[in-house]
Amino acid sequence: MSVKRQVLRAEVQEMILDRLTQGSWRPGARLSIDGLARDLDVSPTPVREALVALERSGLIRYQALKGYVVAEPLTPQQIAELIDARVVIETAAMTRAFAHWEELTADLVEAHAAHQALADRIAETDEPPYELIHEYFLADAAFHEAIFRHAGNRFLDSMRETIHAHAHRMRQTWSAGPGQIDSAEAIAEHAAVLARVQERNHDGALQTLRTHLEAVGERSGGMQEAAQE
Amino acid sequence: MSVKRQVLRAEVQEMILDRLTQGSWRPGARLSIDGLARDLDVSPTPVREALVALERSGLIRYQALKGYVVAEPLTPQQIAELIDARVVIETAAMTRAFAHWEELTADLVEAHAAHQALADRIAETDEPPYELIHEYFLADAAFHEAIFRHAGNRFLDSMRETIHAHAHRMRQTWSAGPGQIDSAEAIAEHAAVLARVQERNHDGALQTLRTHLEAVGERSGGMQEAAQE
DNA sequence: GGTCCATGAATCTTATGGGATACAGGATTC
DNA sequence: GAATCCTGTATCCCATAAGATTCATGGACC
Repeated sequence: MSVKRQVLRAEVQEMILDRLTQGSWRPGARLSIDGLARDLDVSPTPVREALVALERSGLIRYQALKGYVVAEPLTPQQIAELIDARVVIETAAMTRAFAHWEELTADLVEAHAAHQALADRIAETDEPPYELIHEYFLADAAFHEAIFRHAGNRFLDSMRETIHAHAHRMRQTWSAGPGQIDSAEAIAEHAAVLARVQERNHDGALQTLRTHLEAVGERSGGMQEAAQE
Repeated sequence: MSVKRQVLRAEVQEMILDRLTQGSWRPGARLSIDGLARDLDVSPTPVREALVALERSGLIRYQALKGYVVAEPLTPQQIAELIDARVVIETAAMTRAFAHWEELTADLVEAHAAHQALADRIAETDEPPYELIHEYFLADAAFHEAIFRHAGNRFLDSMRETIHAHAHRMRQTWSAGPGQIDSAEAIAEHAAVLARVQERNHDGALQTLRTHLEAVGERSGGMQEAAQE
């Protein structure tokens, strides 16, 4: 058992990332280095490093001599491009993951069960707390991650990570809006993908996966419009 | 005309990036924060920020409380995965770029001419200087960049950037080795891609592009073995 | 001879401080 | 009344300093 060797920078980064994904700050809000340092009771140095790292993830923007701000939500155009890019890499990952079909199937079944369980809990709750919603999104993402895990290509996987941060920016739009979480649709679409995988139907799996992603884009666009009103 | 608003961090990052791509440091070499600060005559603070950014690009590795080291060259397995990922995103970009076929063709013709000109200059020189080789690689990369420029998807393009840094690590392997630059093959393969594009032969363009990338991988693998001897 | 531990230099990590910049609000000028 | 200038505050940027960790060296001990 190795000792956890972490530095303050990592903790600070985690902390800020949490607040970003919780939506504690509105898009466009300024992230003051000194302010964050005071708030977290550390010096500005680790904060600066954490912000540089977060900037590269796309969640925040940086302007020289002015500071960092929370990235604006994705425009409909950007959402369309994001979905398009996801279709490209996720279908590619699916194709490669079929080489390890047994393990893929097992993992997807497990991930889908966890996803469904969380969806059920949310459906039973009138006003689901943030923690639950956060867990739900993680479970949703885990289903897609499983595909990449068996694709055996670390570069495709790193692209998935890049996409992941932006996918959050997409979700944030509708969390703010009046719309409900799309758990019913997402579960149904994941189930369809899983069914094709279990049948070892490669082309069908690609097709249902593509359909699912495009539906996510559609829903997101719709919710965004609703949120704007 | 706006004044150039840059900060030291950006300059430092550029400086270190230059040295990394020039191969001034061997893979595994330690990048001492204090040492770099002394060397560049700045304080450690901007150096730290630059290194965080470079770490996210994959060119250097970081270990808490130990420091940064130049990333090891890619293993044959990693090269294979890199090529595979490039095939995925570059063919996808090519398909999308065909929607703006006229502009794509014009840009590719221009990029290819520049690439060829540099290849000719290298062929005429007995021992091409680093600067020339660097320019050659940039011209080579510009050909591929042109495809993404017209694909109209910023996320695919950001994936290309991610790949770009690693592609450099791949090249570094053979620059160190005894092998010659593969300019003849690269030019011929690019020409084949360009020809299919000019014919507006979509499937042919994808096929020649895929063939080109796989050939790059083959040559890189071979050169790596040669360099190891 | 091998192992263990103390020691110190080099380095990383974080904190603190001073100079510079951006921005908002009010005064001044035309 | 509008544009310009000035000024104060908050903040950023970087340098310097102090504490913590790593690693290599060398001597003591078994």
